[in-house]
Amino acid sequence: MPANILVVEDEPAIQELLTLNLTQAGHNALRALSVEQAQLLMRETLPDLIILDWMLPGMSGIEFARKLKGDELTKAIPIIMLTARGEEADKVRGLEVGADDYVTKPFSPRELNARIKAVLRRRAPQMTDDPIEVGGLRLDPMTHRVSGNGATLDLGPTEFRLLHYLMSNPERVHSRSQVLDRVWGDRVFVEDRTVDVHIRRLRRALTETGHEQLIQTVRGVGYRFSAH
Amino acid sequence: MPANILVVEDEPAIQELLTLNLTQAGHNALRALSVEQAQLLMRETLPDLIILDWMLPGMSGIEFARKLKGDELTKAIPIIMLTARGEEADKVRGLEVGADDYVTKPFSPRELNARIKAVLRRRAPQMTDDPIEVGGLRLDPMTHRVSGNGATLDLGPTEFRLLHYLMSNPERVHSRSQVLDRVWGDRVFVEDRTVDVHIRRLRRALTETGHEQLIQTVRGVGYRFSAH
DNA sequence: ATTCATTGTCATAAATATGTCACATTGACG
DNA sequence: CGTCAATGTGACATATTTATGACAATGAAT
Repeated sequence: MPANILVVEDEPAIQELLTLNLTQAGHNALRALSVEQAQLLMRETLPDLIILDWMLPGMSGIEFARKLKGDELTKAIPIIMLTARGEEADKVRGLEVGADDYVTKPFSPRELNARIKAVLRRRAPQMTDDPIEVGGLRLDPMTHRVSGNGATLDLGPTEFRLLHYLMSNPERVHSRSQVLDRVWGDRVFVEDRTVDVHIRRLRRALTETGHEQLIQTVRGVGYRFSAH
Repeated sequence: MPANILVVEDEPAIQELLTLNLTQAGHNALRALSVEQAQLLMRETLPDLIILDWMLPGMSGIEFARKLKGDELTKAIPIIMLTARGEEADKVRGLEVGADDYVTKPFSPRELNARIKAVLRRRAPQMTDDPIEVGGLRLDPMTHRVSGNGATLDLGPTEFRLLHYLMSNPERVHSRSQVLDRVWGDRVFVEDRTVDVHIRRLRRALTETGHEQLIQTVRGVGYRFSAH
């Protein structure tokens, strides 16, 4: 839950305020006074979130945002834009280059915290390489094996990735488009309904080895993996 | 983001100016020339914000404000006072009766918009993804689960959204049209009474799991979720 | 070339949710 | 107490969503 948050802000007073606020909220704040410093820092650690001032000396915040969103390595990092003007135009431009949210100065700490929380929550669920065990099922990403009580499941590549994703994030509900994003990846020229079919195949494989109702349908929303 | 804003102003020219300004900012303007008209309108829809002239024929603005802030149903609605005099004393009196902000005539549309925006941002809690717990009920949007003492509630999509809305704003009466706006969203080609039916279904699910009277009827007004 | 596994899409069935109506209750008020 | 309006309730036709089986395209393995 604690996250690494990079603050890019040239005004020392504001930066101080921000980092104080962040650390109090239990996060780990990294600070940079310019885009250059930020890039340097990011060579070390990729942050979970970037709070980026609109106006910066040297490269502007918006330019930096565009750059980050264009890079495969950093495109997934959410960005919250910090802008002095509350103009609608700026908001649009900010969101255009891929900022995930924006806050206008002066901001209330409460509001900022709320937005940080919201953005972090949207953070794409991760899939680890460690073996996972949920509800009597054991999935090992390394060996590409899934074993249920005794037997071993026979899954196709897509089914495996789907199950891997679901087991990496049990309990929570995943919409079809979320699943497509995470399991199918970029080329989402695939129908939503396709997810249903693969869920079906997965379910068949599961019930064949005696696992019932591990994957639940949440009508109108999506699917959920959970041991009841 | 768009909000219902009630303008109470007896001077037609100013009212025109105000509503024009509001609609241009993407809001929905309701107009009243007097307190009486305003009260009539508010029986239909509770606005998100009231812009209230200080001097009005019949009941004065300040009196109306006091009344509104004294009523459980309307006390949460923010009020921006509109006054010709810039006297400090008036400001104090306005804030005393619960006005959230005030603007002196003549006002610049920009300033007014800024204040509206600020006030609206402070307004009633939105629906978030955070788990909510009220009256022994726990609703978790992420897992899409509702659990009462022990048992888990089985709700349809609409019922879930409805409960989520009510629990996000407990201890507060919601008119049917408010509920329709927030829970049904755009497609409001739906009868008011439909809300009743869904409330009914929700209540059934609640009582089946031993929760009594969590949803109360306020005759002539709407419904309220509260732990007594 | 042939076989086989996998995958995405459909068509159709099955399940479930939704909105409205008719009628029953309830409450406010003279 | 009687009347009117507001709300509670059950039923039901319709709409929406999901499950399922079949199929053709693809590509890898034999």
